[in-house]
Amino acid sequence: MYRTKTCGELRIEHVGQVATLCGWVDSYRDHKGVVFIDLRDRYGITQVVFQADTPTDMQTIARGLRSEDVIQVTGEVLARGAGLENPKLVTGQIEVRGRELTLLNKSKTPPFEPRTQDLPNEELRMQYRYLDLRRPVVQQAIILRHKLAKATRDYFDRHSFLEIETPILGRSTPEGARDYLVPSRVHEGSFYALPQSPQLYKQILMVAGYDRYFQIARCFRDEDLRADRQPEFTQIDVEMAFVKQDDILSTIDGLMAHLLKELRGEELPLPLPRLTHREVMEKYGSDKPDLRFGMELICLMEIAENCGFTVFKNTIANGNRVRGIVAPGAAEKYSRKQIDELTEFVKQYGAQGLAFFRVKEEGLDSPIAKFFSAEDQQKLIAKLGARAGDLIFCVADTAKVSSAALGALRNRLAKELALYDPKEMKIAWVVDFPMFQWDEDEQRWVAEHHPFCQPHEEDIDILETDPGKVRAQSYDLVCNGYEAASGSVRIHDPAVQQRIFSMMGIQPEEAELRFGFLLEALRYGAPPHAGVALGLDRWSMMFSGTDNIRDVIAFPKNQKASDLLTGAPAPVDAKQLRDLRIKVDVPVK
RNA sequence: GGGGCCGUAGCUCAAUUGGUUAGAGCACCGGACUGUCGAUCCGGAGGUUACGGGUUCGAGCCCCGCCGGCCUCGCCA
Repeated sequence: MYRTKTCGELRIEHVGQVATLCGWVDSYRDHKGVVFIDLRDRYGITQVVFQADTPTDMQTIARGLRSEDVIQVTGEVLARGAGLENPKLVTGQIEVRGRELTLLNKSKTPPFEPRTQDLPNEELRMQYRYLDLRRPVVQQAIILRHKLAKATRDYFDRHSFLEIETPILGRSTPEGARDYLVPSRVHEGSFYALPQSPQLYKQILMVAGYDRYFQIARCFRDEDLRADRQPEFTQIDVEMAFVKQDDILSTIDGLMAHLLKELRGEELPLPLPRLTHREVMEKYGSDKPDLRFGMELICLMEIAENCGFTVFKNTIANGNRVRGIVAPGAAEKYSRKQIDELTEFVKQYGAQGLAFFRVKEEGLDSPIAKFFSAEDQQKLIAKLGARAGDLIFCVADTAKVSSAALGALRNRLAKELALYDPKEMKIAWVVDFPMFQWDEDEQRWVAEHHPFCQPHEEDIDILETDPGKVRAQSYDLVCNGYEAASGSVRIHDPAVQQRIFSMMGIQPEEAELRFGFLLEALRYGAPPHAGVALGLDRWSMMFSGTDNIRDVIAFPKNQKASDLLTGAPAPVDAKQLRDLRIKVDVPVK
């Protein structure tokens, strides 16, 4: 062993002992006669001191130490004198008086130091990710992620779940995200697909009798990245047999309570709230609402349809929506210029414009206030529950666009106005998602969740006649505006499965060709089953209080899906391509 | 594929809005200093203003292109 103690554990009670520490030089202070080294490892920082009576050769080494050099130090643990303690360090009551010093490895001058307060840009952090990972806040996030995974395994183990691994090299199936493909050398011209999720395998495990399965599974989706999306990510994947929707929900309720308890020491009241998809779309304009604050969307149809403002009136006449939100106390906080920025913001979501009203004691102040009678203005204020000093925003558009625009505006305003405690976690279920969504481009119905999802029993009759109204037995767990888990009751009746495929324009022959192995499995005594998958990365984000998924992944990809540390992806040797019978045909720009 | 923001010393930023020789803090190098803890003090070195064009008497600043980074719409069952 190179060390007897870590840099985070020495305390006043260790005074008098001799300890050997190893770590990185976090900072050095050379006072000629006395040299201080702040030594860092992942457990903390301990001050090492070399005094005037230190042998000369060791003083020379100590003086030459620079940031991120790796050293081993042996010395006596001393209490720091009165007034010399450092309250910023948990080890600040003591220091180690260096008696032996070994430079284990010299560091190049780092492009940035782990202790820096001014974070360099992400490009540099990712390129030197090993230096970035030395930063205590990053280490805390990585440690928290470990604890999250550990607590998850403990919980499922305690409830008789089996952790079962499923293949990474699988088969490409239609629907869903773009696959990452892996060419087969043995089968020329054929490809494996990396799993978008272990969906099919876990259903087959249910058929196979492993009635409580979970896995912390890596998933891959070749789609564009976001602050909360990586092309490879980790799911806490769960499936249970002989259960209904409620059983899954209460199982995950229990998991969440366990995690809150283990990771934050908080009690989570159960059951978690269950909101319908219809309800959250109406109130929050989003299927993953941030429930830490109110600011609900209010329907203004009654006022809009008879008001003097043609834009509102026509929107209602065309069967569309006029809805508004109230930003409390924001009337004087947003200048005209800032409101123009908000208008640009909602245009991203397809809105044509953004109506706004400053609420005054005497009525509404707005460029369009003149189109509203005094009576209509009072009705508007009353309907929205607005008060003097508030700022009202309205969007008149289709249900879809007004939801998207106002839902996004609601989140932005709440953040800017600090309407919630960023540390709080507000968790709820959203249930009864629509079974299908009409795809304009493909001119067909596509599954909102996935094609193996069981419709509500009472909606099965209208499957073919009114598919847009069919509700699925599917559910998402939402937290602070993120989709943090998603699942459904699965179809175990091959006849119902066939009808769903046919609704989506997938012919029986094609279904057999693509999903035949699953359909066949379902014919051999498939138990009723249901499942869910939680986003481990996103939960790690929320527990760490960050809004960037890269903060909780040791080696993340950048926005263009590259790994700036290793340079992946990269071209390969011609020989590798020949072995795989692959010809690359990249158009010249 | 579209929209937005950004790119100046190793790093974080500034440069009186188009005007002389592009500055500061940290880091680095040299020196001073026996109790610091963002050590301090003195000195030094360090720049193709991402890159390529253009406008102009004059461009870090304006215009076009391009590369890179981030955010976002589409996309993500």
